Amino acid sequence: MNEKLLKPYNPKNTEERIYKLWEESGFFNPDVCIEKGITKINAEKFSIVLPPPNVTGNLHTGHALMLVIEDIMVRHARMQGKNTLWLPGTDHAAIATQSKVEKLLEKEGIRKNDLGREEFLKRVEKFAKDSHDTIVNQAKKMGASLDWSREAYTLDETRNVAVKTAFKTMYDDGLIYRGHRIVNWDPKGQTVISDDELVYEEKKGKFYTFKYGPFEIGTARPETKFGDKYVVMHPKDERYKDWKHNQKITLEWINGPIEATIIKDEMIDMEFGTGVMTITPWHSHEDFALAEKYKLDKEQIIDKYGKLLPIAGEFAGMKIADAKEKIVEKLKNKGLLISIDENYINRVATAERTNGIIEPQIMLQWFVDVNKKIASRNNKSLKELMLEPVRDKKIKILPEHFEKVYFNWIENLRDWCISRQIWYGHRIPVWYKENELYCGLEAPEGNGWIQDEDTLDTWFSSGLWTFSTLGWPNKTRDLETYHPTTVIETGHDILFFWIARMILMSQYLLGVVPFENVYLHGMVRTADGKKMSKSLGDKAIDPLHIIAKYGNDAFRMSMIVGNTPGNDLRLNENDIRGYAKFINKVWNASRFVLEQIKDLDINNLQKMDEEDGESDEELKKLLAEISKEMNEYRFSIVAEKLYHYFWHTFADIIIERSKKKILENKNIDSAKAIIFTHLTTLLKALHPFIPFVTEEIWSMLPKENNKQNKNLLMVETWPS
RNA sequence: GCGCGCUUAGCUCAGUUGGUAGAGCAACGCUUUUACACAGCGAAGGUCGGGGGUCCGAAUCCCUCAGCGCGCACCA
Repeated sequence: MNEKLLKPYNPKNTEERIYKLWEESGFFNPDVCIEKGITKINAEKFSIVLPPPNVTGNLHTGHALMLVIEDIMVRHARMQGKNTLWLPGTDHAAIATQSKVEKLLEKEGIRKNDLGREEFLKRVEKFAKDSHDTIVNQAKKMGASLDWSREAYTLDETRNVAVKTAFKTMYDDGLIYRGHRIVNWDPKGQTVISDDELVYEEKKGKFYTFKYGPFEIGTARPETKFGDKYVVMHPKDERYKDWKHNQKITLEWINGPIEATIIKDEMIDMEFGTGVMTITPWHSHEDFALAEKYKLDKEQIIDKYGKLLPIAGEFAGMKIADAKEKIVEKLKNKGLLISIDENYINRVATAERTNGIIEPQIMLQWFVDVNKKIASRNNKSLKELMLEPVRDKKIKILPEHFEKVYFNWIENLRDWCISRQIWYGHRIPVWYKENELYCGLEAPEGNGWIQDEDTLDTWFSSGLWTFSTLGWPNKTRDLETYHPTTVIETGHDILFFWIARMILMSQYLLGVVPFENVYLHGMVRTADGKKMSKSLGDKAIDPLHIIAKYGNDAFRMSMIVGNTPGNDLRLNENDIRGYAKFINKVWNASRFVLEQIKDLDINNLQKMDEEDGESDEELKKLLAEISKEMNEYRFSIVAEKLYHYFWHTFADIIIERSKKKILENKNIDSAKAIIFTHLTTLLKALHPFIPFVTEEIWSMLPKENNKQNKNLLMVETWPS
């Protein structure tokens, strides 16, 4: 008997060796599978791009879940004989990576401006390269059967060409424009960010009521009130019916008398406060919208470092946090303070990556127009192009209810601000010379052209991912073969950030959907339900630690059984331990079978007796069921059914029965035939779920004469 | 405020055309008869959040209430 079988299954000694076998076989690459006759040249395609992990550090349990679900899909497809591509890559993650490196440099007492753009970028690239190497190693340890020969990076040369081409195409179509709009300015990160990158935090603060001429106005932000010269009320508010729209009044304000104009608009909530407010169009999205509507003046009060401008008079140059109380004090001394509510709960917008408190500002930035009709796309807008394929089921989202969430987001979508004032990322392909502007792939001829300093939102390049990875804008064979991709699998938290942007880009640039199916997994949580975030520190579960302890296959089972799309998963070490027992069960049952069939002529199996024949039929029925369920992405059910069948039918009933027959020397041929065929079939069916242990056992099985070229289980035919 | 989801055995969760409730883990009892003590076998445990409705029949469909969670918007 094989020596390995004398001991319990040892994942630690097995997994690395097996992964190497797979990798060296070349079968992760679909071209090799075709070349070696594993896959037919005209086989149906199955393609999936890996959601590229950010090069900001390690892979976490969320990545592990993603890798496992996708690996199951891919191994299953490959075993079905499909032309199967799983394409890996990493994401430069612009602002996330830059701010991480900035923090690291801070610890050394270095600031990025001291280094300059060139030198700082070198540091970031070094960090990104190290992170990349770690990520690739971890993905391999997790058993992912990715085609490493096609690996891509969102910021490499090929992808840069794709980004520039996309930008230029959109610019030429008038979909990308530069304009003064109100944006979310992050004073800490010194960059603009998109609406989706905001995180709202509830903070207890003060709510002030001031006397504003004949009115009382409320505010949580007295420091912005210097320029407020419009006072707004509802046209139907009886309390203020004597005041007319556009009526001017003179009143005493922070730095002396001002003239204010009355605006009547229905945006006002009559129930809130006194039903009267003043507006600050430069520093509020809603006030900006109102100012646009009535063509009102807009004045900047706060600069991009969070300091007050000369309009603040004696407070100019002060940081807003410091000035606040002093301004209130002054208003109080002037008799204009009416009351302070100390228990006001304010929702403060902060930047996802830097935690900086967002200050809306009017700035000159680049935007994608989501409402403009596009001539080359049947006069549809980007919004419509995003909406249609989901509505028409050309893209199916799993679980289905996320479709409603998606529609809801699109309805509320505003123009997408794509320029960022950071250094790490794709530079905007626009050059300026005096009053001229040039957009192109390369700098224009002639002297004096200066490229735009800004870089693009990281999601601009990730939006191209399904086809930039396949070589677009070149008309490559890969692009033709594998696009649209079959399925995208990712966490539901990036439905808007990423899924929506991919649909936008592919629909607009290629005129097709980027993928046919969207599988959204839930968030991975700790056993007590906490979010597995970085703030947990050491308490967060490290997937590699778990793998070292229980083996990859057990870890995979624990993430699949009982986990359905869209629902959060609580990782519980007890469960993993339980599945490690199952892996051992598979190992031990296989040991028994291997020992019994040593003298069996597997090329000439004898007919089974009646009860074994029935078991054979039962297995066929199970296979038919799970084949259907696999195609419906119901991995939890399939894994559970296989687990049960293996344990409670194959091991408990069929193997036990065979022992009796062998011992009593009755129908031995049938007994050996059934345990052999059952084991080989079950190993194939289980392989996508628990690839390592099944491959290891497979290597010890006798091979049929006519299957010399298929020595790896990973390219055997999925039983159905 | 608008929308979505969840509530099933002590814990974590499955349960897709509505047909007498399932798993893992934990806990309990018995068993070392060799593939497996990283085990086997057995028993126990639930009026499927509350209420109402449709149906011969509802965890599953409809209405309603409650608790929890999430998304979006508003917050002067």
